[in-house]
Amino acid sequence: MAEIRTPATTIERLPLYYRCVQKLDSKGVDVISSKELGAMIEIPSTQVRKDLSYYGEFGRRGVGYEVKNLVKNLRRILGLDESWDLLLVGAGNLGQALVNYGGFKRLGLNINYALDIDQDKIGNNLGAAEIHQLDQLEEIIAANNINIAILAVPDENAQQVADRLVAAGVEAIWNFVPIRLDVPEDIEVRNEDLAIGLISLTYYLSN
Amino acid sequence: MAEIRTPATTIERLPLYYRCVQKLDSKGVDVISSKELGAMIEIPSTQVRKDLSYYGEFGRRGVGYEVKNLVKNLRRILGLDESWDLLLVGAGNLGQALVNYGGFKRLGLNINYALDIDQDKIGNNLGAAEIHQLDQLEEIIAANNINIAILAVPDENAQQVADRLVAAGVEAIWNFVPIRLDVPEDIEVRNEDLAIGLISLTYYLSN
DNA sequence: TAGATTGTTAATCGATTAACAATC
DNA sequence: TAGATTGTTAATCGATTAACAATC
Repeated sequence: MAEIRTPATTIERLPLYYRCVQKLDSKGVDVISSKELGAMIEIPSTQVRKDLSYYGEFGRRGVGYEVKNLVKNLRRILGLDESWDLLLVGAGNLGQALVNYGGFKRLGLNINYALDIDQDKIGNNLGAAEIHQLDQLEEIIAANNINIAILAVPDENAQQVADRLVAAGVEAIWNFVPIRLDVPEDIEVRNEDLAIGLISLTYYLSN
Repeated sequence: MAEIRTPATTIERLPLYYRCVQKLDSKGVDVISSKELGAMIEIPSTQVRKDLSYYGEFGRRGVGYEVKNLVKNLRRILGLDESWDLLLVGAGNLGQALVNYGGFKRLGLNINYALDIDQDKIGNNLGAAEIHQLDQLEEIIAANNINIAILAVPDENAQQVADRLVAAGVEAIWNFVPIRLDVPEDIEVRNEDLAIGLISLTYYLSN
Protein backbone atom coordinates (compact mmCIF):
# COMPACT_ATOMS: atom_id res chain seq x y z
CA MET A 1 0.00 0.00 0.00
CA ALA A 2 2.93 2.30 0.77
CA GLU A 3 0.73 5.17 1.93
CA ILE A 4 2.97 8.23 1.45
CA ARG A 5 1.91 10.94 3.88
CA THR A 6 3.26 14.44 3.42
CA PRO A 7 5.31 15.31 6.51
CA ALA A 8 3.82 18.06 8.68
CA THR A 9 7.09 19.93 8.35
CA THR A 10 6.69 20.02 4.60
CA ILE A 11 3.24 21.54 4.93
CA GLU A 12 4.65 24.29 7.16
CA ARG A 13 7.13 25.19 4.46
CA LEU A 14 4.62 25.42 1.62
CA PRO A 15 3.43 28.92 2.57
CA LEU A 16 7.06 30.05 2.62
CA TYR A 17 7.64 28.73 -0.89
CA TYR A 18 4.43 30.35 -1.97
CA ARG A 19 5.46 33.74 -0.63
CA CYS A 20 8.87 33.46 -2.30
CA VAL A 21 7.58 32.59 -5.74
CA GLN A 22 4.94 35.30 -5.49
CA LYS A 23 7.69 37.81 -4.80
CA LEU A 24 9.85 36.41 -7.60
CA ASP A 25 6.93 36.58 -10.00
CA SER A 26 6.21 40.19 -9.12
CA LYS A 27 9.88 40.95 -9.81
CA GLY A 28 9.53 39.39 -13.24
CA VAL A 29 11.68 36.33 -12.56
CA ASP A 30 10.69 33.53 -14.93
CA VAL A 31 12.61 30.51 -13.71
CA ILE A 32 14.06 29.56 -10.33
CA SER A 33 16.19 26.61 -9.27
CA SER A 34 15.63 24.62 -6.10
CA LYS A 35 19.02 25.88 -4.98
CA GLU A 36 18.05 29.54 -5.30
CA LEU A 37 14.62 28.98 -3.77
CA GLY A 38 16.19 27.10 -0.89
CA ALA A 39 18.70 29.90 -0.31
CA MET A 40 15.82 32.36 0.09
CA ILE A 41 14.48 30.50 3.09
CA GLU A 42 17.77 29.00 4.24
CA ILE A 43 17.18 25.36 3.53
CA PRO A 44 19.01 22.94 1.22
CA SER A 45 17.89 22.49 -2.36
CA THR A 46 17.16 18.81 -1.70
CA GLN A 47 14.53 19.80 0.80
CA VAL A 48 12.80 22.04 -1.70
CA ARG A 49 12.74 19.34 -4.36
CA LYS A 50 11.56 16.68 -1.95
CA ASP A 51 8.79 18.90 -0.56
CA LEU A 52 7.47 19.76 -4.00
CA SER A 53 7.72 16.15 -5.13
CA TYR A 54 4.89 15.19 -2.76
CA TYR A 55 2.54 17.08 -5.06
CA GLY A 56 3.86 16.41 -8.51
CA GLU A 57 6.68 17.18 -10.91
CA PHE A 58 6.77 20.93 -11.36
CA GLY A 59 10.32 21.45 -12.61
CA ARG A 60 12.35 20.79 -15.71
CA ARG A 61 15.63 18.92 -15.39
CA GLY A 62 18.62 21.00 -16.28
CA VAL A 63 16.48 24.14 -16.14
CA GLY A 64 14.59 24.70 -12.91
CA TYR A 65 11.03 25.65 -11.99
CA GLU A 66 8.90 28.04 -13.99
CA VAL A 67 7.88 30.64 -11.42
CA LYS A 68 4.36 31.29 -12.70
CA ASN A 69 3.68 27.59 -12.81
CA LEU A 70 4.84 27.16 -9.22
CA VAL A 71 2.70 30.08 -8.05
CA LYS A 72 -0.34 28.52 -9.68
CA ASN A 73 0.28 25.06 -8.29
CA LEU A 74 1.09 26.21 -4.76
CA ARG A 75 -2.05 28.34 -4.73
CA ARG A 76 -4.07 25.29 -5.60
CA ILE A 77 -2.26 23.00 -3.16
CA LEU A 78 -2.74 25.46 -0.29
CA GLY A 79 -6.43 25.80 -1.01
CA LEU A 80 -6.08 29.49 -1.86
CA ASP A 81 -7.99 29.08 -5.11
CA GLU A 82 -11.12 29.06 -3.08
CA SER A 83 -12.21 32.25 -1.37
CA TRP A 84 -12.54 31.77 2.38
CA ASP A 85 -14.76 33.74 4.71
CA LEU A 86 -13.53 33.97 8.26
CA LEU A 87 -15.35 34.76 11.46
CA LEU A 88 -13.45 36.56 14.20
CA VAL A 89 -14.71 35.84 17.70
CA GLY A 90 -13.42 38.44 20.13
CA ALA A 91 -12.73 41.90 18.75
CA GLY A 92 -10.19 42.92 21.37
CA ASN A 93 -6.73 44.24 20.64
CA LEU A 94 -5.47 41.03 19.15
CA GLY A 95 -8.59 40.47 17.07
CA GLN A 96 -8.34 43.99 15.72
CA ALA A 97 -4.68 43.54 14.93
CA LEU A 98 -5.42 40.37 12.99
CA VAL A 99 -8.14 42.03 10.94
CA ASN A 100 -5.77 44.84 10.10
CA TYR A 101 -2.82 42.55 9.50
CA GLY A 102 -3.37 42.94 5.79
CA GLY A 103 -1.34 40.00 4.62
CA PHE A 104 -4.50 37.91 4.52
CA LYS A 105 -6.60 39.74 1.97
CA ARG A 106 -4.16 39.25 -0.87
CA LEU A 107 -4.28 35.53 -0.12
CA GLY A 108 -8.00 35.48 -0.71
CA LEU A 109 -8.73 35.24 2.99
CA ASN A 110 -11.31 37.68 4.28
CA ILE A 111 -12.21 38.34 7.87
CA ASN A 112 -15.72 39.39 6.98
CA TYR A 113 -17.49 38.73 10.23
CA ALA A 114 -16.69 39.70 13.80
CA LEU A 115 -18.36 39.03 17.11
CA ASP A 116 -17.94 40.53 20.56
CA ILE A 117 -19.88 40.87 23.79
CA ASP A 118 -18.95 44.47 24.43
CA GLN A 119 -22.14 46.48 23.68
CA ASP A 120 -20.02 49.53 22.84
CA LYS A 121 -18.38 47.70 19.97
CA ILE A 122 -21.51 46.21 18.41
CA GLY A 123 -22.28 47.86 15.09
CA ASN A 124 -18.78 49.27 14.66
CA ASN A 125 -16.78 48.40 11.60
CA LEU A 126 -13.56 46.48 11.88
CA GLY A 127 -11.80 46.29 8.54
CA ALA A 128 -14.32 44.76 6.16
CA ALA A 129 -16.38 43.35 9.01
CA GLU A 130 -19.15 44.75 11.13
CA ILE A 131 -19.03 43.71 14.77
CA HIS A 132 -22.09 41.71 15.81
CA GLN A 133 -23.42 40.35 19.08
CA LEU A 134 -21.83 37.11 20.22
CA ASP A 135 -25.40 35.76 20.42
CA GLN A 136 -25.56 35.73 16.65
CA LEU A 137 -22.72 33.24 16.34
CA GLU A 138 -24.84 30.30 15.16
CA GLU A 139 -26.94 32.45 12.87
CA ILE A 140 -23.98 34.09 11.13
CA ILE A 141 -22.12 30.81 10.62
CA ALA A 142 -25.16 29.14 9.13
CA ALA A 143 -26.16 32.07 6.92
CA ASN A 144 -22.69 32.60 5.49
CA ASN A 145 -21.25 29.11 5.32
CA ILE A 146 -18.34 30.04 7.53
CA ASN A 147 -15.89 27.18 7.99
CA ILE A 148 -12.94 28.87 9.66
CA ALA A 149 -13.19 30.81 12.92
CA ILE A 150 -10.55 32.87 14.68
CA LEU A 151 -10.73 32.52 18.44
CA ALA A 152 -9.46 35.52 20.37
CA VAL A 153 -11.58 35.64 23.51
CA PRO A 154 -10.56 35.60 27.19
CA ASP A 155 -9.21 32.25 28.45
CA GLU A 156 -12.23 31.47 30.58
CA ASN A 157 -14.69 31.69 27.68
CA ALA A 158 -12.59 29.88 25.10
CA GLN A 159 -13.83 26.31 25.52
CA GLN A 160 -17.45 27.33 25.65
CA VAL A 161 -17.15 29.43 22.50
CA ALA A 162 -15.26 26.61 20.79
CA ASP A 163 -18.11 24.23 21.62
CA ARG A 164 -20.59 26.60 20.04
CA LEU A 165 -18.41 27.03 16.95
CA VAL A 166 -18.19 23.29 16.49
CA ALA A 167 -21.90 22.76 17.05
CA ALA A 168 -22.61 25.52 14.53
CA GLY A 169 -20.62 23.67 11.87
CA VAL A 170 -17.23 25.36 11.77
CA GLU A 171 -14.52 23.00 10.50
CA ALA A 172 -11.37 24.79 11.61
CA ILE A 173 -10.37 27.03 14.49
CA TRP A 174 -7.39 29.34 14.54
CA ASN A 175 -6.88 29.54 18.27
CA PHE A 176 -5.03 32.41 19.93
CA VAL A 177 -6.10 31.45 23.43
CA PRO A 178 -3.32 29.69 25.37
CA ILE A 179 -5.56 26.77 26.23
CA ARG A 180 -5.82 23.25 24.82
CA LEU A 181 -9.28 23.18 23.23
CA ASP A 182 -11.25 20.00 23.58
CA VAL A 183 -12.92 19.46 20.20
CA PRO A 184 -13.89 16.46 18.02
CA GLU A 185 -10.94 15.14 16.09
CA ASP A 186 -12.29 16.02 12.68
CA ILE A 187 -12.05 19.71 13.61
CA GLU A 188 -8.76 21.30 12.60
CA VAL A 189 -7.28 23.42 15.34
CA ARG A 190 -4.20 25.54 14.91
CA ASN A 191 -2.85 26.86 18.19
CA GLU A 192 -1.06 30.16 17.93
CA ASP A 193 0.59 30.48 21.28
CA LEU A 194 2.41 33.80 21.43
CA ALA A 195 4.06 33.27 24.80
CA ILE A 196 6.05 30.29 23.49
CA GLY A 197 7.96 32.40 20.99
CA LEU A 198 8.95 34.97 23.54
CA ILE A 199 9.87 32.49 26.25
CA SER A 200 12.04 30.56 23.86
CA LEU A 201 14.07 33.76 23.43
CA THR A 202 14.58 34.21 27.16
CA TYR A 203 15.56 30.54 27.29
CA TYR A 204 18.26 30.92 24.67
CA LEU A 205 19.56 34.17 26.11
CA SER A 206 20.04 32.71 29.55
CA ASN A 207 21.52 29.39 28.39
CA MET B 1 32.45 13.52 24.40
CA ALA B 2 28.82 12.52 23.76
CA GLU B 3 27.60 16.10 23.51
CA ILE B 4 23.89 15.80 24.45
CA ARG B 5 21.99 18.68 22.88
CA THR B 6 18.45 19.35 23.99
CA PRO B 7 16.18 18.89 20.96
CA ALA B 8 14.53 22.08 19.70
CA THR B 9 11.18 20.33 20.06
CA THR B 10 11.80 19.82 23.76
CA ILE B 11 12.50 23.52 24.22
CA GLU B 12 9.20 24.36 22.55
CA ARG B 13 7.39 22.19 25.06
CA LEU B 14 8.98 23.67 28.16
CA PRO B 15 6.70 26.73 28.20
CA LEU B 16 3.71 24.39 27.98
CA TYR B 17 4.90 22.40 30.99
CA TYR B 18 5.53 25.62 32.81
CA ARG B 19 2.03 26.91 32.18
CA CYS B 20 0.53 23.59 33.31
CA VAL B 21 2.41 23.38 36.58
CA GLN B 22 1.67 27.03 37.31
CA LYS B 23 -2.02 26.29 36.88
CA LEU B 24 -1.77 23.13 38.99
CA ASP B 25 0.07 25.03 41.70
CA SER B 26 -2.58 27.75 41.79
CA LYS B 27 -5.19 25.02 42.18
CA GLY B 28 -3.30 23.66 45.16
CA VAL B 29 -2.11 20.44 43.53
CA ASP B 30 1.05 19.20 45.26
CA VAL B 31 2.25 16.32 43.15
CA ILE B 32 1.77 15.42 39.49
CA SER B 33 2.83 12.36 37.52
CA SER B 34 4.36 12.50 34.06
CA LYS B 35 1.26 10.68 32.86
CA GLU B 36 -1.12 13.33 34.14
CA LEU B 37 1.08 16.19 32.97
CA GLY B 38 1.35 14.57 29.55
CA ALA B 39 -2.41 14.16 29.35
CA MET B 40 -2.83 17.90 29.90
CA ILE B 41 -0.94 18.71 26.72
CA GLU B 42 -1.74 15.51 24.87
CA ILE B 43 1.65 13.88 24.75
CA PRO B 44 2.88 10.56 26.18
CA SER B 45 4.32 10.39 29.68
CA THR B 46 7.65 9.20 28.27
CA GLN B 47 8.01 12.44 26.40
CA VAL B 48 7.49 14.45 29.56
CA ARG B 49 10.06 12.45 31.49
CA LYS B 50 12.58 12.54 28.66
CA ASP B 51 12.17 16.30 28.20
CA LEU B 52 12.67 17.05 31.88
CA SER B 53 15.60 14.65 32.08
CA TYR B 54 17.69 16.98 29.93
CA TYR B 55 17.80 19.37 32.86
CA GLY B 56 18.03 17.12 35.90
CA GLU B 57 16.09 14.69 38.03
CA PHE B 58 13.06 16.50 39.34
CA GLY B 59 10.79 13.61 40.23
CA ARG B 60 10.57 10.86 42.83
CA ARG B 61 10.18 7.29 41.68
CA GLY B 62 6.90 5.76 42.66
CA VAL B 63 5.54 9.22 43.52
CA GLY B 64 5.76 11.80 40.77
CA TYR B 65 6.87 15.42 40.54
CA GLU B 66 6.39 17.96 43.29
CA VAL B 67 4.54 20.77 41.56
CA LYS B 68 6.18 23.67 43.37
CA ASN B 69 9.59 22.24 42.67
CA LEU B 70 8.82 21.90 38.98
CA VAL B 71 7.52 25.46 38.80
CA LYS B 72 10.71 26.71 40.38
CA ASN B 73 13.00 24.70 38.15
CA LEU B 74 11.16 25.47 34.93
CA ARG B 75 11.21 29.17 35.79
CA ARG B 76 14.95 28.98 36.14
CA ILE B 77 15.47 26.86 33.03
CA LEU B 78 13.38 29.23 30.92
CA GLY B 79 15.29 32.25 32.16
CA LEU B 80 12.21 33.73 33.81
CA ASP B 81 14.02 34.30 37.07
CA GLU B 82 15.56 37.31 35.49
CA SER B 83 13.38 40.30 34.75
CA TRP B 84 13.48 41.18 31.06
CA ASP B 85 12.86 44.58 29.57
CA LEU B 86 11.52 44.55 26.05
CA LEU B 87 11.53 47.19 23.37
CA LEU B 88 8.65 47.25 20.91
CA VAL B 89 9.51 48.72 17.54
CA GLY B 90 6.37 49.63 15.64
CA ALA B 91 3.32 50.58 17.69
CA GLY B 92 0.73 49.67 15.10
CA ASN B 93 -2.23 47.40 15.68
CA LEU B 94 -0.15 44.32 16.20
CA GLY B 95 2.33 46.06 18.49
CA GLN B 96 -0.50 47.42 20.57
CA ALA B 97 -2.11 44.01 20.78
CA LEU B 98 1.13 42.47 21.99
CA VAL B 99 1.59 45.08 24.70
CA ASN B 100 -1.94 44.47 25.88
CA TYR B 101 -1.69 40.71 25.54
CA GLY B 102 -1.24 40.46 29.28
CA GLY B 103 0.14 36.97 29.44
CA PHE B 104 3.65 38.41 29.45
CA LYS B 105 3.67 40.49 32.60
CA ARG B 106 3.05 37.58 34.91
CA LEU B 107 6.04 35.87 33.32
CA GLY B 108 8.27 38.76 34.35
CA LEU B 109 8.42 40.07 30.81
CA ASN B 110 7.72 43.77 30.47
CA ILE B 111 7.28 45.69 27.27
CA ASN B 112 8.52 48.90 28.82
CA TYR B 113 9.67 50.74 25.75
CA ALA B 114 7.98 51.45 22.45
CA LEU B 115 9.07 53.24 19.30
CA ASP B 116 7.18 54.51 16.28
CA ILE B 117 7.61 57.03 13.49
CA ASP B 118 4.06 58.34 13.60
CA GLN B 119 4.33 61.80 15.19
CA ASP B 120 0.76 61.56 16.45
CA LYS B 121 1.66 58.56 18.60
CA ILE B 122 4.84 59.95 20.14
CA GLY B 123 4.35 60.67 23.81
CA ASN B 124 1.27 58.46 24.13
CA ASN B 125 1.22 55.66 26.62
CA LEU B 126 0.92 52.09 25.49
CA GLY B 127 0.50 49.78 28.44
CA ALA B 128 3.46 50.44 30.71
CA ALA B 129 5.43 52.04 27.88
CA GLU B 130 5.61 55.53 26.52
CA ILE B 131 5.94 55.74 22.74
CA HIS B 132 9.17 57.41 21.66
CA GLN B 133 10.63 58.53 18.37
CA LEU B 134 12.21 55.77 16.29
CA ASP B 135 15.32 58.03 16.23
CA GLN B 136 15.90 57.24 19.87
CA LEU B 137 16.35 53.52 19.23
CA GLU B 138 20.10 53.41 19.95
CA GLU B 139 19.81 55.73 22.92
CA ILE B 140 17.02 53.77 24.62
CA ILE B 141 18.68 50.40 24.10
CA ALA B 142 21.95 51.62 25.54
CA ALA B 143 20.43 53.47 28.48
CA ASN B 144 18.20 50.59 29.55
CA ASN B 145 20.24 47.54 28.69
CA ILE B 146 17.56 46.18 26.41
CA ASN B 147 18.42 42.77 25.00
CA ILE B 148 15.16 41.67 23.41
CA ALA B 149 13.32 43.67 20.76
CA ILE B 150 9.94 43.04 19.21
CA LEU B 151 9.86 43.88 15.53
CA ALA B 152 6.44 44.90 14.23
CA VAL B 153 7.17 47.43 11.50
CA PRO B 154 6.17 47.45 7.81
CA ASP B 155 7.96 44.87 5.64
CA GLU B 156 10.05 47.40 3.78
CA ASN B 157 11.63 48.83 6.94
CA ALA B 158 12.22 45.57 8.74
CA GLN B 159 15.76 44.75 7.65
CA GLN B 160 17.00 48.29 8.21
CA VAL B 161 15.51 48.43 11.70
CA ALA B 162 16.93 44.99 12.45
CA ASP B 163 20.39 46.23 11.45
CA ARG B 164 20.08 49.13 13.84
CA LEU B 165 18.87 46.87 16.64
CA VAL B 166 21.84 44.58 16.19
CA ALA B 167 24.31 47.45 15.99
CA ALA B 168 22.79 48.90 19.15
CA GLY B 169 23.49 45.67 21.03
CA VAL B 170 20.20 43.79 21.09
CA GLU B 171 20.73 40.02 21.44
CA ALA B 172 17.35 38.67 20.39
CA ILE B 173 14.60 39.74 18.00
CA TRP B 174 11.02 38.55 18.12
CA ASN B 175 10.10 39.12 14.51
CA PHE B 176 6.50 39.54 13.37
CA VAL B 177 7.47 40.72 9.90
CA PRO B 178 7.07 37.98 7.27
CA ILE B 179 10.62 38.45 6.03
CA ARG B 180 13.80 36.47 6.60
CA LEU B 181 16.02 38.87 8.54
CA ASP B 182 19.69 38.87 7.71
CA VAL B 183 21.50 39.13 11.05
CA PRO B 184 24.76 37.81 12.56
CA GLU B 185 24.36 34.25 13.75
CA ASP B 186 24.87 35.02 17.43
CA ILE B 187 21.61 36.99 17.34
CA GLU B 188 18.57 34.92 18.29
CA VAL B 189 15.66 35.49 15.95
CA ARG B 190 12.25 34.02 16.48
CA ASN B 191 10.00 34.40 13.47
CA GLU B 192 6.33 34.64 14.27
CA ASP B 193 4.70 34.25 10.91
CA LEU B 194 0.97 34.57 11.31
CA ALA B 195 0.05 33.75 7.74
CA ILE B 196 1.48 30.23 8.05
CA GLY B 197 -0.99 29.21 10.71
CA LEU B 198 -3.96 30.37 8.75
CA ILE B 199 -2.82 28.96 5.42
CA SER B 200 -2.18 25.59 7.01
CA LEU B 201 -5.88 25.54 7.91
CA THR B 202 -7.00 26.25 4.36
CA TYR B 203 -4.60 23.53 3.25
CA TYR B 204 -6.11 20.92 5.53
CA LEU B 205 -9.68 21.92 4.74
CA SER B 206 -9.18 21.58 1.02
CA ASN B 207 -7.18 18.35 1.17
C1' DT C 1 28.74 17.42 -26.16
C1' DA C 2 29.40 19.62 -21.45
C1' DG C 3 27.11 21.76 -17.73
C1' DA C 4 23.09 22.30 -15.00
C1' DT C 5 19.35 20.74 -12.49
C1' DT C 6 15.45 17.77 -11.50
C1' DG C 7 13.11 13.73 -9.18
C1' DT C 8 13.91 9.86 -6.39
C1' DT C 9 16.28 6.21 -3.85
C1' DA C 10 19.08 5.10 -0.09
C1' DA C 11 21.73 6.62 3.88
C1' DT C 12 21.83 9.43 7.72
C1' DC C 13 20.31 11.96 11.34
C1' DG C 14 17.33 13.24 15.09
C1' DA C 15 13.20 12.75 17.82
C1' DT C 16 9.69 9.77 19.88
C1' DT C 17 8.33 5.82 22.23
C1' DA C 18 8.64 1.16 24.42
C1' DA C 19 10.61 -1.33 27.87
C1' DC C 20 12.44 -1.97 32.25
C1' DA C 21 15.56 -1.68 36.31
C1' DA C 22 15.63 1.39 40.21
C1' DT C 23 13.14 3.11 43.88
C1' DC C 24 9.52 5.15 46.58
C1' DT D 1 5.33 -6.63 50.11
C1' DA D 2 2.57 -4.92 46.03
C1' DG D 3 1.63 -1.06 43.23
C1' DA D 4 3.13 3.12 41.21
C1' DT D 5 6.20 5.92 38.85
C1' DT D 6 10.69 7.71 37.67
C1' DG D 7 15.02 8.01 34.77
C1' DT D 8 17.33 5.95 31.06
C1' DT D 9 18.63 2.66 27.45
C1' DA D 10 17.46 0.67 23.23
C1' DA D 11 14.21 0.27 19.43
C1' DT D 12 11.38 2.59 16.39
C1' DC D 13 9.74 6.00 13.69
C1' DG D 14 9.95 10.00 10.75
C1' DA D 15 12.36 13.72 8.49
C1' DT D 16 16.53 15.48 6.26
C1' DT D 17 20.23 15.03 3.25
C1' DA D 18 23.58 12.80 0.01
C1' DA D 19 24.06 10.70 -4.14
C1' DC D 20 22.99 9.90 -8.76
C1' DA D 21 20.51 8.50 -13.01
C1' DA D 22 17.50 11.00 -16.06
C1' DT D 23 17.10 14.80 -18.87
C1' DC D 24 17.16 19.50 -20.54
